[in-house]
Amino acid sequence: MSEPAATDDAASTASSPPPPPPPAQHKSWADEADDDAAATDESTTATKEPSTSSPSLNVDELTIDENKTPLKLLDDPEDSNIQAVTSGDTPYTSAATFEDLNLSAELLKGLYVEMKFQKPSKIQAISLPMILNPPHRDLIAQAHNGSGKTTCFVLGMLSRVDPSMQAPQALCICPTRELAIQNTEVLRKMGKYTGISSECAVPTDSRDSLPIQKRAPIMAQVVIGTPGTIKKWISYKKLAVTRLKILVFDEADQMLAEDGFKDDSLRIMKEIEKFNSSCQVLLFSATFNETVKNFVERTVKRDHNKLFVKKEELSLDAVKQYKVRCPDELSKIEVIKDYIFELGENVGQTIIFVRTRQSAKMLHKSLVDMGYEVTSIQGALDHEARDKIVKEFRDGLTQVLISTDVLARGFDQQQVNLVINYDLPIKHTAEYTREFEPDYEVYLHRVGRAGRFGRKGAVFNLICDERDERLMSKIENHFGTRVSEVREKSVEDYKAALKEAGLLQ
DNA sequence: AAAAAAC
Repeated sequence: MSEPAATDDAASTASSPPPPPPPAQHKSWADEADDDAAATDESTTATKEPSTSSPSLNVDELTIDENKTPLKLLDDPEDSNIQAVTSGDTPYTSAATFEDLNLSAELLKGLYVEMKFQKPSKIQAISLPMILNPPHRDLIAQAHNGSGKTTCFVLGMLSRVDPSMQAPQALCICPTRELAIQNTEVLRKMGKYTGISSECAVPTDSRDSLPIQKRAPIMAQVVIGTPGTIKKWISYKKLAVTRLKILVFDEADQMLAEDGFKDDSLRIMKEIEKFNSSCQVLLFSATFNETVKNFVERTVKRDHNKLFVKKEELSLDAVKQYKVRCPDELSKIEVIKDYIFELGENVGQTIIFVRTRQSAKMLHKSLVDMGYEVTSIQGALDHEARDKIVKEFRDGLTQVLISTDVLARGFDQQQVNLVINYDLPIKHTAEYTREFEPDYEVYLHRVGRAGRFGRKGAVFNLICDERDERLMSKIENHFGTRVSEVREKSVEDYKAALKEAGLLQ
C-alpha cells in the first residue's frame, strides 16, 4: 500500500552528496522586473517563448489526456464526486490512515496528539499520496471549504523537508496576512515534534524590526507568507530559492487571477524555476472558475495531477443559506440587531461581510453606537490592529466581527456558525456593462467561513433592491441551490431558519 | 464602482 514513498527523499538524504552551494546571483532580482513582466504576458497568450515548456502544447495534451484516460479513481467509490485526473501511469492508492503515508513518527505524533486527527479526510486521503510519493508531480487540487486542504499542503511541506538541512525547502504563498499567519500556526502545531523551523513572511512594524538589508538570511526550513514580503526577501537575497523542494499557493485561483496576484505569483514561480526546475508546485483552492482553471493548468508542469469538484457540489449542505428582503439600507441594520443578534446570541460567533472598507467602518460605528460589542477588520488598518482584532475574535473575546473580503477566504475559526452578507459580493470586471455580476467564488468562500469541517452553519443574505435580487438569483442558479426567504420582520421565520440550520433547539 | 499586497 505504501511502497513508493521510501525512495526519493530517503535516497537523497542518505546517499547523495551534499547539495551544491547556491549559485551566485549577479543581478538583483528587482532589476529583472521589466523583462519578466514582458515574458509573463507572452506566456499567457500562449504564442511563443519557450521559457517554460511550451504552454500551448500542454493544453492540447491535457485535453487529450482527460478525454482518453479513464479516470483513475482511487479505491473508494464514495469519492466519485471528486474528479481525479492523474498523469502518466503512476498508481496512487487512497490513504485510509495516516500510517499509510510513511510519515515520520514525529509527524504522526503531531497529527494525533496536537491536531487530534484520527484519519485523513477525503481530500487528504486522495491528495496526500500524490503529494508525498515520487515522482512528486505538481498538483492542482480543489476541495470544499473546511474539508482540510490546509492539512494537505502543510503535511506535504513538513514531510518533504529534510530536517537535517538548515535552508528554506518549502515555500507557501497566501493572499492575506491573516491567512499566512494562520497557516504558519497550523504548521508549527502539526510539526511540533519534528523540530522543523519556520518563518512567517509578512510585513512587520518597522519600529521593532531591522531594515531588510541588515537582516540575516532566512535559515528556516519552511517559509509561509504574502507575495509582497516574499518578493522583497527574495530580491534582497535574504530568501534563497535554490533548495526549495515544494512551492504551495494557497487560494491558488486568487493567487493566479488576472485581478489577483498573478504577476507576483508568476514572477516568484519563474525565479524558483530558474534555479530549481524540479520544485514541486501545489495549487489549492475551493474554487477555480473556468478562466483561471484554464490558465493554471498551463502554469504548472505538463505532467501534473489534478483534483476537481463540480460547482453544484461545492455548496456545503451543512451551511443553510437564506435571504432577507430589506426595504432599504438602513433596515439592514435593524434586521441585524433586532432579529439576527437577538436570536443568534447563543449560536456561536458571527462574521458580517461588507463590500467596502468604508461600509465596514460605518456599520461598525452604527452598531457600537447602539451599544453592541462588535469589532471590524479591513485592509486599511495597520498590522498591529489587524492582528489584535483577529486575536480577540479567536480568543472568543468578541462574538461579532465585521469584515471586508480580507477574511473571505481561508479564515478558520470553528466557532463561526453565522455569516451575514450585508452586501453581496460583486465582480468588478465588467466596467462598462450595466449588468452586475456576482462574484461566485467570493460568495462561496464567505459561506465557507461557517460550517468548518462539517459543522452546522447559516448564512443570511441581506438584499434590498432589484440589483440584489438579480445577483441573488444568479448565485442560486450558478450553484444550483435554492436560497429560501426569511421575512424581514418575522421572528418565527428567523427561528425556523436557525432551527433548520441546526443552530437552535 | 473593490479588496488584497511592498517600499
